[in-house]
Amino acid sequence: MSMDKTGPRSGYSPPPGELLQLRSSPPRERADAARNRVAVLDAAAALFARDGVDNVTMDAVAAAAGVGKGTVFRRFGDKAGLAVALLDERERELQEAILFGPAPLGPGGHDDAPAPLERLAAFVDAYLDYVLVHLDLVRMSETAAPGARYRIGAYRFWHRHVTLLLAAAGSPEHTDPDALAHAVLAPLAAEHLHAMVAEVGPERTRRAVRAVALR
Amino acid sequence: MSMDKTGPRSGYSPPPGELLQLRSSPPRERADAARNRVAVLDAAAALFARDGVDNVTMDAVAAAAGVGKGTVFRRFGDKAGLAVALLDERERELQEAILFGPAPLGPGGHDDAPAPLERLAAFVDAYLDYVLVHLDLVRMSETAAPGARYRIGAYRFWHRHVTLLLAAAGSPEHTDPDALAHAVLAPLAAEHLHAMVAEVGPERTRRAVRAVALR
DNA sequence: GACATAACCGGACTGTAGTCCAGATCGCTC
DNA sequence: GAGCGATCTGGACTACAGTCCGGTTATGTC
Repeated sequence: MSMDKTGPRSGYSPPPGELLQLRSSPPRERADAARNRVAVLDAAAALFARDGVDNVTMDAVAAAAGVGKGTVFRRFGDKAGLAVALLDERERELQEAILFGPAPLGPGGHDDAPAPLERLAAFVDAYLDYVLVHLDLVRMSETAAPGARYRIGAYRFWHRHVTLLLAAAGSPEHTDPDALAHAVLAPLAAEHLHAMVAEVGPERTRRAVRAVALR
Repeated sequence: MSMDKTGPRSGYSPPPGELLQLRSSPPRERADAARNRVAVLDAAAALFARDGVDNVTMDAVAAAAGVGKGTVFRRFGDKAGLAVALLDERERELQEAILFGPAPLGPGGHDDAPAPLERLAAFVDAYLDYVLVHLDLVRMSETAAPGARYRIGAYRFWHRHVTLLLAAAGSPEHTDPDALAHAVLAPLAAEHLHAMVAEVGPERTRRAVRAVALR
């Protein structure tokens, strides 16, 4: 799901920019649809905060939003899609810091460009900061449907970023940064972090994941 | 589930050894129960092979075994438990090869003892050989219930093995082999392998996982 | 062989994710 | 402001995992 950023459905949230409204291709979201989308997101956020992500049913979200169940599902696809939509904003902040922000997480300026492995370490740290705060939500977005993690756009983004860093770091014996990036990202799966944090705590988790990522 | 190897329930399969029958503590499994256990396992194996693991419902397994649904669930706990029971034998072969087999996978004899990292590489290879053959089944055993992977006995075994090898390899900057072992095992999760193999194929997957494990 | 008891059996029942479609609503056009 | 096609809506419906408990059967004892 949600590989298409074109339509107004799925985990889509409208860009505030005014220029974008001129692009007529995706016909503007209908007013009632927009109202319902906001209602569902608000209701979901409130219920998740109050009862815990795992204890909230889709029926409950629909009821709290004053909306039919079908509406929730057509708009967000499934429970994972709802989680993705809720995470969307924070996730984008992190992605922008990576693309345009200061070193070592971002590419930095002309004269303080960080080494690839330095950026990789910064990415692991920043990602863990982000994901550990929203662990239950991210976990739901990755596990509600089988294979969801590898289909959502965010994973593709992290994967590409890590691939490029590994390629730039390029030690001779490590060809295939593409495959390597998948393996490096594996310990960052929410399901894995959930289990690992429960067992050894966040600090040891962080160090171990860093050590693996940096070889 | 199934952390108790004491009772005759759960993913239990009776050891063929005759000595063990003398231990009266777990009162012998009733004849009808044993019959049904075999019937369920046979039916499940046949259905899985014919229709694919994901397309077989627990109702179908019960019906094919000529047994009520409650029987299947009381005996195996859940879908993951059924998968574990089916994998049990092959898994034990691998575990024994690790504990007692020849080098480099096992500890070897007195004079051909392999280096820890050599054993680690052999373990990764052997584990991938095992899991890629039964990928769907292992995946079900790890994902049917949330967090199942980290609860089943097999994971504890792999984790302990890797921990000991990392400790033995002990490079000075890597304290905490326990946490490191979790991170090393992360790319071996069935869910992850499923996605990665689909994307880059088994050979590149194997090389990447090895590279990460061996730092 | 009859009895008591513990273990087992199976199908009806519950809870939840996700589907479907007949009708309501919107927003555009003339 | 009436007509009309596209889009949206919501609740009834399906499918499946997992639970429950009254009835049944096996096994040890007298």
